[in-house]
Amino acid sequence: MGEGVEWALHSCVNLAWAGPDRAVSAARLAAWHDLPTAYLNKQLQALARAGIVTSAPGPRGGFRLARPLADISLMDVVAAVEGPEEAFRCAEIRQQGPGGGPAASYAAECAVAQAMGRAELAWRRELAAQSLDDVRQQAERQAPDAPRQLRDWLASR
Amino acid sequence: MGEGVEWALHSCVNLAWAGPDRAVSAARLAAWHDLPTAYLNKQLQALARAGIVTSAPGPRGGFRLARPLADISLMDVVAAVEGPEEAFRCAEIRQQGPGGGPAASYAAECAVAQAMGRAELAWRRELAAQSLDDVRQQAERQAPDAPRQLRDWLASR
DNA sequence: GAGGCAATACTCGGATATGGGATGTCCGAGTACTTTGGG
DNA sequence: CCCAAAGTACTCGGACATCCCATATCCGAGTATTGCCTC
Repeated sequence: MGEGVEWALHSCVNLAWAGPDRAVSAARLAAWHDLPTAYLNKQLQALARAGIVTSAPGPRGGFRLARPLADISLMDVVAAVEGPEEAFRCAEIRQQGPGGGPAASYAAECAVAQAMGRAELAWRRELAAQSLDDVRQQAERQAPDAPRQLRDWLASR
Repeated sequence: MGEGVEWALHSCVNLAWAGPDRAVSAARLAAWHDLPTAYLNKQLQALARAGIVTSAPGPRGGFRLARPLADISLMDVVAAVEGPEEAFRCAEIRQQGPGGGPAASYAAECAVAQAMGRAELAWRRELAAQSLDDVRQQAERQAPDAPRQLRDWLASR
């Protein structure tokens, strides 16, 4: 799993802490955690294409959340950054070689793919069940000053 | 996720179909599904290191299951082939940059990592709950002749 | 004919290349602010 | 003093390099079989 997912999740929470009235540029978000600016911008563009954040060019421009954190699930972010394709992709090797004659009917999904799919479904369900607001609340419980620190730092630049 | 997982899972079921008395070489297993022999051998070696299969060199050598299919979970195979490390690895970016002063205590796990870890735990639980014997039964339900076809093909070579 | 021995063929196991995608970087198009000149 | 217009600085967005790991391959060490030679 790419590390862009971690960056995107943290950035979304940071955007929520920055507030809905203030747009934050990719450069600011990257500097906050010492990340490569242009590459984080790439991930943010993916979030923008998915409708999770909105973007604005020019001075006072940047990114801001397109909707409340409570309406954004972890699944939304992961799908936006990593792509919609499943992690386990069945290549239907059962149909190849001597084992897979044309006589057999492959209407049913491969048993291996079924089993792996069940596991991946459980993963996706758990991701979809958790909103970014849950993450934000937990983070604030651990570091209550984090939101203000970020806002102060943004205001001082 | 690497495609070696799919190959390993199918190969384990094939080994069960071949029977416990007969060792099957990596070349035979690969030819059965038109896979690159040497690379499949690599995955089988990983299974051997994990104690899922046993290996024997020389003529009449090859691989065979180290224990019944019912005692092998999907999780065992995935961990053996893909490695034990988690798919989502937290880089602790919250500690980097201006956002992460030394004043903050990082005893608690990052909220993002916690949330992603819950999802990955659900995935692992589902994988651990399914045994390879379940997969075999489902596969035989779809293609009852598959075991005999494989045994006949192995005997004819 | 029986037994031992050498030759052989086959296997795993690890060391060695290669290609594609994730990672990282750079520049152009566009926008809002600022400044400056004129009315 | 007010307004307009040009200049400027800042932003996103996509095109362009680079690096690492999954993929793929090859060769050596070891073993059971097989055939042969000797007794």
